[in-house]
Amino acid sequence: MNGLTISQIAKGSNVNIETVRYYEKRGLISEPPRTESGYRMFPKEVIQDIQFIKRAQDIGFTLEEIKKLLCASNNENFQSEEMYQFANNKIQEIDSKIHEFIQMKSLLEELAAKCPGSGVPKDQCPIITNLSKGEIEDG
Amino acid sequence: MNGLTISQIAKGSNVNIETVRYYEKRGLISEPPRTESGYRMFPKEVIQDIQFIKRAQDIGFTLEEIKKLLCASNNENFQSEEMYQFANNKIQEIDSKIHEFIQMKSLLEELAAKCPGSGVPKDQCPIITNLSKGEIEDG
DNA sequence: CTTGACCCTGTAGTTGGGTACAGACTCTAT
DNA sequence: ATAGAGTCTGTACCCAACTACAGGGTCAAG
Repeated sequence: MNGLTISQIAKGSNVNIETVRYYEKRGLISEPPRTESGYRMFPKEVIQDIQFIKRAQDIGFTLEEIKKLLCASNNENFQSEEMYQFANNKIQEIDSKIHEFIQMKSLLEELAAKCPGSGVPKDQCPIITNLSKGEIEDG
Repeated sequence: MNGLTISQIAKGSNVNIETVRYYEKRGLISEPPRTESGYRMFPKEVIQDIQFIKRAQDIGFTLEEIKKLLCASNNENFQSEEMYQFANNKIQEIDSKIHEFIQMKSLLEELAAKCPGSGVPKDQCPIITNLSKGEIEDG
Protein backbone atom coordinates (compact mmCIF):
# COMPACT_ATOMS: atom_id res chain seq x y z
CA MET A 1 0.00 0.00 0.00
CA ASN A 2 1.44 3.36 -1.01
CA GLY A 3 0.33 6.96 -0.75
CA LEU A 4 1.11 9.98 1.34
CA THR A 5 1.13 10.25 5.12
CA ILE A 6 -0.96 12.84 6.83
CA SER A 7 2.02 15.07 7.48
CA GLN A 8 3.03 14.98 3.83
CA ILE A 9 -0.48 15.99 2.89
CA ALA A 10 -0.47 18.75 5.46
CA LYS A 11 2.87 20.09 4.33
CA GLY A 12 1.96 19.81 0.67
CA SER A 13 -1.26 21.72 1.03
CA ASN A 14 0.06 24.09 3.65
CA VAL A 15 -2.41 23.41 6.44
CA ASN A 16 -1.77 21.70 9.70
CA ILE A 17 -2.25 18.03 10.41
CA GLU A 18 -5.23 18.59 12.66
CA THR A 19 -6.96 20.43 9.85
CA VAL A 20 -6.59 17.45 7.53
CA ARG A 21 -8.21 15.20 10.11
CA TYR A 22 -10.85 17.84 10.71
CA TYR A 23 -11.74 17.96 7.02
CA GLU A 24 -11.98 14.20 6.96
CA LYS A 25 -14.30 14.24 9.96
CA ARG A 26 -16.42 16.93 8.34
CA GLY A 27 -16.64 14.86 5.17
CA LEU A 28 -14.79 17.28 2.92
CA ILE A 29 -12.21 14.73 1.98
CA SER A 30 -13.06 11.06 1.93
CA GLU A 31 -11.70 8.58 4.40
CA PRO A 32 -8.38 7.32 3.08
CA PRO A 33 -7.28 3.69 3.22
CA ARG A 34 -5.20 2.73 6.23
CA THR A 35 -2.11 0.68 6.79
CA GLU A 36 -2.41 -2.42 8.96
CA SER A 37 -1.41 -0.39 11.95
CA GLY A 38 -4.06 2.23 11.24
CA TYR A 39 -2.03 4.97 9.60
CA ARG A 40 -3.83 6.99 6.92
CA MET A 41 -2.36 6.70 3.42
CA PHE A 42 -3.73 9.45 1.20
CA PRO A 43 -3.86 9.52 -2.58
CA LYS A 44 -1.86 12.53 -3.69
CA GLU A 45 -4.89 14.25 -5.25
CA VAL A 46 -5.98 15.12 -1.74
CA ILE A 47 -3.44 17.92 -1.78
CA GLN A 48 -5.24 19.53 -4.71
CA ASP A 49 -8.56 19.00 -2.99
CA ILE A 50 -7.41 20.80 0.11
CA GLN A 51 -5.97 23.61 -1.94
CA PHE A 52 -9.31 23.93 -3.63
CA ILE A 53 -11.06 24.00 -0.27
CA LYS A 54 -8.76 26.77 0.86
CA ARG A 55 -9.31 28.86 -2.23
CA ALA A 56 -13.05 28.41 -2.08
CA GLN A 57 -13.01 29.34 1.57
CA ASP A 58 -10.93 32.36 0.82
CA ILE A 59 -13.62 33.78 -1.37
CA GLY A 60 -16.32 33.23 1.19
CA PHE A 61 -17.66 29.73 0.73
CA THR A 62 -18.42 27.91 3.97
CA LEU A 63 -17.19 24.39 4.54
CA GLU A 64 -20.77 23.16 4.17
CA GLU A 65 -21.05 24.73 0.74
CA ILE A 66 -17.72 23.34 -0.31
CA LYS A 67 -18.76 19.94 0.93
CA LYS A 68 -21.88 20.17 -1.18
CA LEU A 69 -19.76 20.62 -4.26
CA LEU A 70 -17.25 17.96 -3.39
CA CYS A 71 -19.77 15.42 -2.12
CA ALA A 72 -21.71 15.44 -5.34
CA SER A 73 -18.76 13.76 -6.98
CA ASN A 74 -19.15 10.72 -4.75
CA ASN A 75 -22.88 10.52 -5.02
CA GLU A 76 -24.36 8.09 -7.50
CA ASN A 77 -27.78 9.63 -7.05
CA PHE A 78 -26.51 13.11 -7.71
CA GLN A 79 -29.37 15.48 -8.49
CA SER A 80 -28.28 18.01 -10.99
CA GLU A 81 -31.24 20.32 -10.30
CA GLU A 82 -30.07 21.26 -6.84
CA MET A 83 -26.57 21.92 -8.08
CA TYR A 84 -27.92 24.11 -10.82
CA GLN A 85 -29.80 26.26 -8.33
CA PHE A 86 -26.84 26.42 -6.06
CA ALA A 87 -24.48 27.44 -8.82
CA ASN A 88 -26.75 30.19 -10.02
CA ASN A 89 -27.22 31.60 -6.55
CA LYS A 90 -23.51 31.59 -5.99
CA ILE A 91 -22.87 33.33 -9.29
CA GLN A 92 -25.14 36.15 -8.18
CA GLU A 93 -23.31 36.47 -4.90
CA ILE A 94 -19.94 36.41 -6.58
CA ASP A 95 -20.98 39.15 -8.97
CA SER A 96 -21.94 41.50 -6.23
CA LYS A 97 -18.86 40.68 -4.23
CA ILE A 98 -16.62 41.37 -7.19
CA HIS A 99 -18.38 44.69 -7.51
CA GLU A 100 -17.71 45.49 -3.88
CA PHE A 101 -14.12 44.43 -4.25
CA ILE A 102 -13.59 46.77 -7.12
CA GLN A 103 -15.08 49.63 -5.16
CA MET A 104 -12.93 48.87 -2.15
CA LYS A 105 -9.88 48.54 -4.29
CA SER A 106 -10.26 51.95 -5.85
CA LEU A 107 -10.85 53.41 -2.43
CA LEU A 108 -7.60 51.91 -1.20
CA GLU A 109 -5.76 52.99 -4.33
CA GLU A 110 -6.85 56.55 -3.81
CA LEU A 111 -5.64 56.34 -0.26
CA ALA A 112 -2.29 54.93 -1.24
CA ALA A 113 -1.84 57.52 -3.94
CA LYS A 114 -2.68 60.54 -1.85
CA CYS A 115 -1.17 59.59 1.50
CA PRO A 116 2.31 59.23 0.19
CA GLY A 117 3.85 57.94 3.30
CA SER A 118 5.08 60.40 5.85
CA GLY A 119 3.25 62.57 8.30
CA VAL A 120 0.51 63.70 5.97
CA PRO A 121 -2.17 65.19 8.19
CA LYS A 122 -5.21 63.01 8.31
CA ASP A 123 -7.60 65.64 7.03
CA GLN A 124 -5.74 65.56 3.71
CA CYS A 125 -6.24 61.86 3.40
CA PRO A 126 -9.25 61.04 1.24
CA ILE A 127 -9.92 57.59 2.61
CA ILE A 128 -11.46 58.98 5.73
CA THR A 129 -14.01 61.12 3.98
CA ASN A 130 -14.70 58.45 1.41
CA LEU A 131 -15.22 55.86 4.04
CA SER A 132 -17.89 57.81 5.79
CA LYS A 133 -19.74 58.47 2.56
CA GLY A 134 -20.84 54.87 2.72
CA GLU A 135 -21.16 54.64 -1.02
CA ILE A 136 -18.34 54.90 -3.48
CA GLU A 137 -19.11 56.22 -6.89
CA ASP A 138 -19.99 53.54 -9.34
CA GLY A 139 -17.87 52.99 -12.43
CA MET B 1 -30.78 66.77 21.90
CA ASN B 2 -31.85 64.98 18.75
CA GLY B 3 -30.64 62.01 16.80
CA LEU B 4 -31.65 58.43 16.21
CA THR B 5 -32.35 55.79 18.82
CA ILE B 6 -30.49 52.54 18.74
CA SER B 7 -33.42 50.68 17.25
CA GLN B 8 -33.74 53.22 14.45
CA ILE B 9 -30.06 52.77 13.70
CA ALA B 10 -30.41 49.00 13.79
CA LYS B 11 -33.40 49.02 11.49
CA GLY B 12 -31.85 51.55 9.14
CA SER B 13 -28.65 49.63 8.73
CA ASN B 14 -30.30 46.23 8.85
CA VAL B 15 -28.44 44.72 11.77
CA ASN B 16 -29.77 43.92 15.17
CA ILE B 17 -29.62 46.16 18.20
CA GLU B 18 -27.06 44.04 20.01
CA THR B 19 -24.78 44.35 17.03
CA VAL B 20 -24.86 48.14 17.21
CA ARG B 21 -23.85 48.02 20.85
CA TYR B 22 -21.26 45.41 20.03
CA TYR B 23 -19.68 47.65 17.39
CA GLU B 24 -19.62 50.49 19.87
CA LYS B 25 -17.91 48.28 22.45
CA ARG B 26 -15.39 47.16 19.85
CA GLY B 27 -14.72 50.77 18.95
CA LEU B 28 -15.97 50.60 15.37
CA ILE B 29 -18.46 53.34 15.91
CA SER B 30 -17.80 56.06 18.44
CA GLU B 31 -19.75 56.43 21.64
CA PRO B 32 -22.80 58.53 20.88
CA PRO B 33 -24.12 61.26 23.16
CA ARG B 34 -26.75 60.20 25.65
CA THR B 35 -30.01 61.66 26.84
CA GLU B 36 -30.28 62.57 30.52
CA SER B 37 -31.71 59.17 31.21
CA GLY B 38 -28.85 57.44 29.47
CA TYR B 39 -30.37 56.57 26.10
CA ARG B 40 -28.01 56.66 23.14
CA MET B 41 -28.82 59.27 20.50
CA PHE B 42 -26.90 58.54 17.30
CA PRO B 43 -26.07 60.93 14.50
CA LYS B 44 -27.66 59.53 11.38
CA GLU B 45 -24.29 59.02 9.64
CA VAL B 46 -23.84 55.98 11.84
CA ILE B 47 -26.18 54.12 9.52
CA GLN B 48 -23.78 54.67 6.63
CA ASP B 49 -20.87 53.67 8.83
CA ILE B 50 -22.49 50.39 9.72
CA GLN B 51 -23.37 49.73 6.10
CA PHE B 52 -19.75 50.33 5.25
CA ILE B 53 -18.67 47.93 7.96
CA LYS B 54 -20.99 45.29 6.56
CA ARG B 55 -19.75 45.69 3.02
CA ALA B 56 -16.14 45.64 4.10
CA GLN B 57 -16.79 42.55 6.15
CA ASP B 58 -18.53 40.93 3.25
CA ILE B 59 -15.40 41.08 1.17
CA GLY B 60 -13.25 39.61 3.88
CA PHE B 61 -12.04 42.47 6.07
CA THR B 62 -11.97 41.64 9.76
CA LEU B 63 -13.50 44.00 12.28
CA GLU B 64 -9.99 44.90 13.46
CA GLU B 65 -9.00 45.96 9.98
CA ILE B 66 -12.17 47.94 9.53
CA LYS B 67 -11.58 49.59 12.85
CA LYS B 68 -8.13 50.55 11.72
CA LEU B 69 -9.62 52.42 8.81
CA LEU B 70 -12.41 54.01 10.76
CA CYS B 71 -10.32 54.86 13.81
CA ALA B 72 -7.85 56.86 11.82
CA SER B 73 -10.58 59.40 11.26
CA ASN B 74 -10.78 60.13 14.97
CA ASN B 75 -7.07 60.21 15.58
CA GLU B 76 -5.34 63.57 15.65
CA ASN B 77 -1.96 61.88 15.55
CA PHE B 78 -2.87 59.82 12.54
CA GLN B 79 0.22 58.38 10.91
CA SER B 80 -0.26 58.22 7.20
CA GLU B 81 2.68 55.85 6.70
CA GLU B 82 0.99 52.93 8.39
CA MET B 83 -2.17 53.49 6.42
CA TYR B 84 -0.22 53.57 3.20
CA GLN B 85 1.33 50.19 3.95
CA PHE B 86 -1.97 48.78 4.99
CA ALA B 87 -3.73 50.00 1.85
CA ASN B 88 -1.09 48.56 -0.42
CA ASN B 89 -1.15 45.21 1.26
CA LYS B 90 -4.90 45.09 1.02
CA ILE B 91 -4.81 46.00 -2.65
CA GLN B 92 -2.60 43.00 -3.28
CA GLU B 93 -4.96 40.73 -1.40
CA ILE B 94 -7.97 42.11 -3.20
CA ASP B 95 -6.36 41.56 -6.57
CA SER B 96 -5.73 37.92 -5.93
CA LYS B 97 -9.16 37.44 -4.47
CA ILE B 98 -10.80 39.01 -7.51
CA HIS B 99 -8.80 36.59 -9.59
CA GLU B 100 -10.05 33.67 -7.53
CA PHE B 101 -13.58 34.93 -7.77
CA ILE B 102 -13.42 35.10 -11.50
CA GLN B 103 -12.12 31.54 -11.68
CA MET B 104 -14.80 30.30 -9.36
CA LYS B 105 -17.46 32.16 -11.25
CA SER B 106 -16.56 30.61 -14.57
CA LEU B 107 -16.48 27.23 -12.93
CA LEU B 108 -20.00 27.76 -11.64
CA GLU B 109 -21.18 29.13 -14.95
CA GLU B 110 -19.95 26.06 -16.72
CA LEU B 111 -21.78 23.95 -14.22
CA ALA B 112 -24.99 25.88 -14.58
CA ALA B 113 -24.79 25.79 -18.35
CA LYS B 114 -24.13 22.09 -18.69
CA CYS B 115 -26.26 20.68 -15.90
CA PRO B 116 -29.50 22.10 -17.16
CA GLY B 117 -31.61 21.05 -14.33
CA SER B 118 -33.10 17.60 -14.39
CA GLY B 119 -31.56 14.25 -13.72
CA VAL B 120 -28.39 14.81 -15.70
CA PRO B 121 -26.03 12.04 -14.62
CA LYS B 122 -23.20 13.35 -12.52
CA ASP B 123 -20.48 12.12 -14.80
CA GLN B 124 -21.71 14.50 -17.46
CA CYS B 125 -21.40 17.46 -15.14
CA PRO B 126 -18.10 19.26 -15.60
CA ILE B 127 -17.97 20.88 -12.19
CA ILE B 128 -16.92 17.67 -10.56
CA THR B 129 -13.96 17.06 -12.80
CA ASN B 130 -12.99 20.72 -12.73
CA LEU B 131 -13.14 20.84 -8.99
CA SER B 132 -10.73 18.04 -8.53
CA LYS B 133 -8.29 19.56 -10.96
CA GLY B 134 -7.47 22.03 -8.26
CA GLU B 135 -6.48 24.69 -10.73
CA ILE B 136 -8.71 26.35 -13.24
CA GLU B 137 -7.18 27.53 -16.46
CA ASP B 138 -5.98 31.07 -16.28
CA GLY B 139 -7.36 33.71 -18.54
C1' DC C 1 15.81 -2.79 22.36
C1' DT C 2 15.48 1.81 23.14
C1' DT C 3 14.97 6.62 21.51
C1' DG C 4 12.71 9.98 18.86
C1' DA C 5 9.78 11.13 15.23
C1' DC C 6 5.47 10.08 13.65
C1' DC C 7 0.68 8.50 14.02
C1' DC C 8 -3.86 7.32 16.48
C1' DT C 9 -8.49 8.77 19.04
C1' DG C 10 -10.94 11.73 21.79
C1' DT C 11 -11.93 15.75 24.10
C1' DA C 12 -11.22 20.43 25.36
C1' DG C 13 -9.88 25.18 24.34
C1' DT C 14 -9.63 29.34 21.18
C1' DT C 15 -10.92 33.15 18.05
C1' DG C 16 -14.08 35.99 15.59
C1' DG C 17 -18.39 37.74 15.34
C1' DG C 18 -22.19 37.97 17.02
C1' DT C 19 -26.92 36.80 19.84
C1' DA C 20 -29.73 36.06 23.96
C1' DC C 21 -31.18 36.75 28.23
C1' DA C 22 -31.80 38.75 33.16
C1' DG C 23 -33.00 42.34 35.93
C1' DA C 24 -33.84 47.02 36.13
C1' DC C 25 -35.02 51.79 34.37
C1' DT C 26 -37.77 55.10 31.09
C1' DC C 27 -41.19 56.87 28.20
C1' DT C 28 -45.76 57.28 25.97
C1' DA C 29 -50.52 56.65 25.69
C1' DT C 30 -54.63 55.90 28.04
C1' DA D 1 -50.83 55.60 37.72
C1' DT D 2 -50.15 51.76 35.07
C1' DA D 3 -49.36 48.76 30.80
C1' DG D 4 -46.35 47.94 27.12
C1' DA D 5 -42.66 49.15 24.25
C1' DG D 6 -38.13 50.65 24.31
C1' DT D 7 -33.62 51.07 26.59
C1' DC D 8 -29.74 50.17 29.92
C1' DT D 9 -25.63 47.08 31.73
C1' DG D 10 -23.65 42.82 32.26
C1' DT D 11 -22.96 38.15 31.60
C1' DA D 12 -23.59 34.01 29.24
C1' DC D 13 -24.28 31.49 25.28
C1' DC D 14 -23.70 30.24 20.25
C1' DC D 15 -21.57 28.83 15.70
C1' DA D 16 -17.80 28.09 12.41
C1' DA D 17 -13.41 26.69 11.88
C1' DC D 18 -9.87 25.47 13.71
C1' DT D 19 -5.90 24.18 17.29
C1' DA D 20 -3.97 21.98 21.24
C1' DC D 21 -3.42 18.58 24.27
C1' DA D 22 -3.54 13.86 26.74
C1' DG D 23 -2.57 9.27 26.64
C1' DG D 24 -1.17 5.75 23.94
C1' DG D 25 0.54 2.86 19.75
C1' DT D 26 4.20 2.39 15.61
C1' DC D 27 8.43 2.30 13.23
C1' DA D 28 13.27 3.10 11.53
C1' DA D 29 17.99 3.97 13.03
C1' DG D 30 21.71 3.06 15.85
